[in-house]
Amino acid sequence: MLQISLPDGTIVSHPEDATPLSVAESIGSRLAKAVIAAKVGDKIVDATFPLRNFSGPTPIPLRLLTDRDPEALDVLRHSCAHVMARAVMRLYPDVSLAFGPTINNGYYYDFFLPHKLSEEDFPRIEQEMAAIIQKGEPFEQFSLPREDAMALCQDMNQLLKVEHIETGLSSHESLGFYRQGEFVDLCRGPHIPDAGRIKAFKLMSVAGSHWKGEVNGPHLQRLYGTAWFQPKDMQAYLEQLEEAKKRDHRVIGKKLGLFQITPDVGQGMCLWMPKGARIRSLLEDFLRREMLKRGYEPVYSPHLGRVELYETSGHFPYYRDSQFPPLFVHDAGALVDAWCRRLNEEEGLNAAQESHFLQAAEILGFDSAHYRKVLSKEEKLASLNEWQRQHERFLVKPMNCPHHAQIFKAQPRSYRNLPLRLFEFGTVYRYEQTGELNGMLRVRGLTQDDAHIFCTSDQVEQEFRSTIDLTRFVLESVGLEDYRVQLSLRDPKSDKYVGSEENWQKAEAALRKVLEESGLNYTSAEGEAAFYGPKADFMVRDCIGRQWQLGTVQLDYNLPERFQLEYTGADNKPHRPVMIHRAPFGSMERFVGMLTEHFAGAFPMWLAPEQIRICPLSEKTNDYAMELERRFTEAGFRVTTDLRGAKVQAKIRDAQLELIPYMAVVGPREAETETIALRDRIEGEVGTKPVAEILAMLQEEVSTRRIRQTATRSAPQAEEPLQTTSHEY
RNA sequence: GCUGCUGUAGCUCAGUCGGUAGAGCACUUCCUUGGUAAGGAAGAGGUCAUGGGUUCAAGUCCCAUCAGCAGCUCCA
Repeated sequence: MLQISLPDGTIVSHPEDATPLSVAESIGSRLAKAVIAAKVGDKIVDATFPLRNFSGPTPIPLRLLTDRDPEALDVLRHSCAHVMARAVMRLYPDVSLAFGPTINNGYYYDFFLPHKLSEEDFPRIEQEMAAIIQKGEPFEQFSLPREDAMALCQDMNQLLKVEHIETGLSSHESLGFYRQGEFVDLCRGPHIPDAGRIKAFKLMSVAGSHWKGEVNGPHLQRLYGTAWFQPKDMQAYLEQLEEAKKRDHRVIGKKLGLFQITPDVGQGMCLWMPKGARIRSLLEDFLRREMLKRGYEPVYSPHLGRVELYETSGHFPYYRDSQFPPLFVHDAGALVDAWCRRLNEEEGLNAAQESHFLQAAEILGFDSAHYRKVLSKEEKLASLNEWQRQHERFLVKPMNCPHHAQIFKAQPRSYRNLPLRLFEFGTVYRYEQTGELNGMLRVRGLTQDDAHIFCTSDQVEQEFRSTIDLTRFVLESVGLEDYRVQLSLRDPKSDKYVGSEENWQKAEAALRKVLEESGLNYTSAEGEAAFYGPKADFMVRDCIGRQWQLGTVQLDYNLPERFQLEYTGADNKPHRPVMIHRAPFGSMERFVGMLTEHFAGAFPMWLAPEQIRICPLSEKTNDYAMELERRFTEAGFRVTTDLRGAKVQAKIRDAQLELIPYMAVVGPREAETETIALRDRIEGEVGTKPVAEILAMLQEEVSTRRIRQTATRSAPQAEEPLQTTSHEY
């Protein structure tokens, strides 16, 4: 007999051939019908899993999963991926299956398939899937020894699976398959009992992908779908997608005139329109004031730096491909640069090519006397490198840290003056791959709210604490209250990290201690640290449940070393400082883009580019309206007056659509009594009040940075995203 | 960078079989002078992303380039 413990603590005995399904049957027939899968220990298994195969503690911890459990939804989706693959195989010849895991809210399956799938194919595929679901055949698991499994995949002409068994699964003795009707797939499972459990599904999109993520590997087509136990859940999900689409910062940004990216300026280079720039400058002013209060000192640095600066920091040529190419002052600069790179390549240069380079360079003014004297490749490279050092090359600044390190280094530093906190809204340029660019969220020119803190290792804890405090304050000031911190630590087994063991231990302990004390929700991720130090990233959830990585705090033991930074300690000896990089917003572009989506363009009063729109009833009250505009402007408000000869209804409609927080409607009655009929964008008419009272009320809303509304309506909250689950081996 | 899709007025989009360009909104002017989400009329606005090609004829078909979108790969 097997001893099984149920979630309520009871322990029951079942025969040796017991399965979760048979356990469920012993509890009740309705439960048996509802069982989708089960959790045994930490592992999710089929409802028909023989419990005696469980290798773990006794009694066996068993939890039955029904359509109410998120884990079951994951199982359902993977089964739906099988159904989809089956439908695709029925409809198109020569399909090779790759992988078909579940993802947040759905699943995908990668196919190698000569036919180019498009959305036009979806109805046919969905129809075929519906037929398979209608038939409701069971998913049957079986295992084969390695050689037989290979032979089976060969027989089915599933060559990607064969390759995977040979390479990725080389250590597996026995391999699991699932059969559903004529469809057999190498799969670890688990699956739902039968296809009839899928009550709602939809194909979402098709896109390209690469076999095992190798850019040079076979090109696959990835078909995305979603599946649910209840049609109404899918409905809610689709509505949420609609809601997210309506919030797209690229659409809202264009409509409200916040920012623009035009081909004439260049990909990934955004133009901040007056209203977007307003929001940005309000955020910058706000952060600048906070930083000044906290002992930061503003600095400025140029947009260019000598290539040698970044060679010292280690960023060039390491990141060369994602930087804009160097600027050469000498005509022959680019040529000599290309020449060096050719020489460095394995094939090198043949005599004819080298002679061409030499001739061309000479035409461009290169003095070849020394080069012609040397013979070996190393000597030639040394000669060219020496020439490059003598002729300035600049890089468009890809990051601010080297500049700030130079500011630290520019004068002798004493421990008495640490920590030194240097901040700059520093604009940097990175040559991101074209396919990575995404509105304001990923651009090629961006401004970081960057600061570097130079401190002693004893000060790390205190400085980390204060950057965490600052980041929290900043996020909460714009109404982002739902966030967690990911603490990225080193992998203790790896040796890729710079800095002493002692420093790392001290730093990691300090970060952990601060996070513990802060009461913040945080998770640690081992092995995720940068090679130069541990870091803490803020993962922020917006009002429709999407997660964004925003602020970051990073410890750095590398740059102080590379730049030979020193301060004099109390012992009158030189010491190396620790550098902390931090950016509460991340970048202004990304942050404002994210806020635009979070607020769906309806910025709170303190950030709204236009706070009040004055709507005179007719031209007869224009004078009073202008007078009001002056008073509001003097009081520090951002206000405009709608002097068009339109009806007040039209003026209000336009102001509403522009998401302006308040409208001041004024006619002869208001002009007479020095009052305003105030309209609130959210609440509608507020009533008629004296001007002074309204000024005070609105000023209070600004100074407290009140957030009155984030979602235009209560959007469904996305469920906590599950880890992308692989059902593959 | 890779795969696929897309590019028509400031915006959102129609444009049939290849036969010489259309709507709504926005804009300008005029009329209207009003009480909380669209008053009326007229006008202006386009080398159909760019460059080639096929054709008697190209917004429409083909190729290249540029840009955008989705995904992959990447992100100091």
